[in-house]
Amino acid sequence: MATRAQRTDALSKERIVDAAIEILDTEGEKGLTFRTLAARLATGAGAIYWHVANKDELLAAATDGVVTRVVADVARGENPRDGIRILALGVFDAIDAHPWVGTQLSREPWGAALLQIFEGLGGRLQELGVPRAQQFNSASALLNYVLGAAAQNAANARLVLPGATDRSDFLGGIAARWTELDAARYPFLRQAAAELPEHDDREQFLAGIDLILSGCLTES
Amino acid sequence: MATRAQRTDALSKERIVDAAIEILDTEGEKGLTFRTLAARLATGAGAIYWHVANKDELLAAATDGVVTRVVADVARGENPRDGIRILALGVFDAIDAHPWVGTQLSREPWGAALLQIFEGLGGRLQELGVPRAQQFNSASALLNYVLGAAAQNAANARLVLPGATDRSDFLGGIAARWTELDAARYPFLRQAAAELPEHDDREQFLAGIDLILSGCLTES
DNA sequence: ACCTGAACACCGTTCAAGT
DNA sequence: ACCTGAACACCGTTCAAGT
Repeated sequence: MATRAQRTDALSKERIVDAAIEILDTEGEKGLTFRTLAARLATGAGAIYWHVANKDELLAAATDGVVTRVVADVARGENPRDGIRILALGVFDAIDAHPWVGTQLSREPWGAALLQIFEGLGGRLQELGVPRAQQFNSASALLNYVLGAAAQNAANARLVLPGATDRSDFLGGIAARWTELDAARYPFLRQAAAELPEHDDREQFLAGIDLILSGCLTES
Repeated sequence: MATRAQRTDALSKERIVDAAIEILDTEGEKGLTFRTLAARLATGAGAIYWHVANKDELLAAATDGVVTRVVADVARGENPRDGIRILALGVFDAIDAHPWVGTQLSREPWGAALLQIFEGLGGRLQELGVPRAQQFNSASALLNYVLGAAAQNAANARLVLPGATDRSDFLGGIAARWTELDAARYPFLRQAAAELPEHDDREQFLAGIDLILSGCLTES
């Protein structure tokens, strides 16, 4: 009764999303076009609309694809504190590898990708013994921090790559600009400039996670 | 020698940026076009390029305009803790009023707007007595949290307005979706759904600020 | 120096027409 | 049911030409 398997290269939402992810990773956000996507899939631009409603849905699906893999990779057996650190760092690294994910996560507020992260953080806060009345606020604080840091890091990645200059050159350049700022108006930034070149983004990100966690466990 | 004052309606970067802010506020991000902007300024699209390099610069200037006003409004006399809360809430409210600012702040990583906020947070952390070695990490954590929450809130604002439905309906709808999630995979979200309808975004935002502050002052 | 507006090289999306 | 590809209504940006 059932027909034989479709041609292996038949169009499907999955194939479309995978191709979109590839283009986003290699060509950046501006490189993804219904025309470039159709060309890579050897089809017409209009065909894509049979499987995907519009570009927003396509981007959301691509984001969900990446995030789902990250969340699934986090081992369940960890103690909750390490679980949170591993999950957060996983999201951070995924966005470093796919900067467009950071932008996208800040755009679709209650999408599936975000819910998975939120659940992962909140569930572990429960296990950590955060009082029930503060679990929602604590999980939101963690999530917002992760998203903010991720988006910021994605923007940085976009800035570093085009110039192709070295990463330390890049930080050094920013530090130099901070040092030139008006000393009366920007005393803190001028001090921070000294620490900027030798700072490590991942380390600083994790320090922030620990800082928020200690806040979660301290609040009266 | 000097010619008399220009025609009052002569083009200038300032007039262009102000008009852009108006369009962004009333028509949203998609409403801002070099053509709509030129029409409002009663000029040709190309004329704008004499004063502004491209659309990115225009958006950055509009963002700086809004943020500068917020930062300037924060009273200097406050004790540092209140200063941080007022500054953070000022940014939060500004983004609620101008959702496009939230998107933009996550896009331009070391722009003038961000530096002003960073300085305001970091300087007050110093006054609060956060040890020097942790000031940079603490200020970054606060900034990332503010940016993440702001972008999230902006995305929410975009979702609520189009439908024109009530805000509590909106939250209720999301809570309803969370309740339908698989209980085994999303236990935390299902519990949080109960708290969602009566939660207050600004309150939750401030709770996060306090939580991070208490982390800043606790860290060993 | 500053402005005009047509032109260029694109977009996302639609839709009649095919198979 | 699924795909094609031309067409529509836009974009950002450039640039010869004007004043």
